[in-house]
Amino acid sequence: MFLEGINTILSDMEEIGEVHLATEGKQVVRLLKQFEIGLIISDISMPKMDGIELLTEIKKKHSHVKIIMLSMLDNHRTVHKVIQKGADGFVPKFTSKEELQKAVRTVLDDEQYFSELIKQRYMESVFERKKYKNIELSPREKEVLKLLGDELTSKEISEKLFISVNTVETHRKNILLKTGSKTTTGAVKYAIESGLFD
Amino acid sequence: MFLEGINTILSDMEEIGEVHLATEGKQVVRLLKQFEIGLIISDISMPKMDGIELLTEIKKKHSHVKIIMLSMLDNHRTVHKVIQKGADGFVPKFTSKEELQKAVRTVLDDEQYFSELIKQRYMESVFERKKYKNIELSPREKEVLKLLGDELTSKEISEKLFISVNTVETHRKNILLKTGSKTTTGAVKYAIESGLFD
DNA sequence: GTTTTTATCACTGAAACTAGTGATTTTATA
DNA sequence: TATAAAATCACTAGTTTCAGTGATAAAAAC
Repeated sequence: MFLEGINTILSDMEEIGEVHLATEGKQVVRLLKQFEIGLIISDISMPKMDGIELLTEIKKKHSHVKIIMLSMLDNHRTVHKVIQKGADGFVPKFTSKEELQKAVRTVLDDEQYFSELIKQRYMESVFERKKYKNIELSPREKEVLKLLGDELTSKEISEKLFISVNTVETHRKNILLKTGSKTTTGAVKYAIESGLFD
Repeated sequence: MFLEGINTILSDMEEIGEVHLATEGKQVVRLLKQFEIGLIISDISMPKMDGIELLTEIKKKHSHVKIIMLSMLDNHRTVHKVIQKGADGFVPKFTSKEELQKAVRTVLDDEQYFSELIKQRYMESVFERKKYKNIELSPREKEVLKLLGDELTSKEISEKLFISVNTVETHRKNILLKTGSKTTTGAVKYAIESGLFD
């Protein structure tokens, strides 16, 4: 249904030749081998191989192929990641026909196209990052996060640190807030990737 | 109470001079500066700075100081870590007076002392590691683990992958088993550190 | 062509985590 | 010394994870 919508929009454009549709990331990879493909428009969430993976794959093995990402405006870390991985365009999933066409034309013109909303998100992201990068986690929070990474539960941490479970939970909550994560796992991942554990 | 027990055991030994007691890792570091210390007997779990941290610190900045670790026989990854970090001895927390004394003598004699139980654990660890290192995670499990790392819940993953939540949970369970982790966080950490996500 | 692995599904109960709100006490810092 | 940041604690309610058990079908390996 959604794919068909895009198909229609693209078929309206003169500069577009053949259009191939795929529902999975792996399918796209297959199509890349079969056909001479110049531009890919991909959703971020797909089964088998998600958009980020596909993006990574493309930029690694088919660097000449352009790619425009579509997504819900989920979290700012995703936006950051997509931009860093070198997407050529980034547009919200439910944008206007006009904007999508504009994005396609711009990208085919060898320029990047990021929707205003996305840019806004990115600025927020950068802003927040700076905000939190500077404030960073407090010593105690780092301590707790490290223990969380060592697979301790809040209860165990509270016993180890001689503080109340409630306090640990508060720290955890603040850690999630500061790192922009939804789960402890995400926070620990963030900590590893940003070298917090070194 | 526990410290006193150790104190008594050590005081019984002729080759032991002065004994200092500490309840926190940081305290040990302080003692190291104040006194001429030759051997440390440390529990793995301590407040402020845990045994592993202390061990790391010692082997980095005071490499001539011997260190014997005490621990419950928790998980095999801990054992592995302690041995890798270069502890001179490793004895279960509730061992006999005789064994502790033997450990101390051996270590003071410039040899390593690992309790039989610990060795057994280590063999298991190596064995399991090999077993799982080779088998590694299945493609599907890797996929699930990656999504887990992206902060998705089992329910979300099941929707994304078009499979039942139960299946996702089974995968998660097997992932924990194979990686030897207790929590998803631990498994993701393991994955990052062993380059599984690259 | 069996055996093993992989992927799939189900159910339960306990433990742990997440989210939201509110508040007090230290400890830094401007 | 005000002001701000850090650390502490509490309570509720809903969601998710974890652990244990058991099972089937398809795919891969030997």
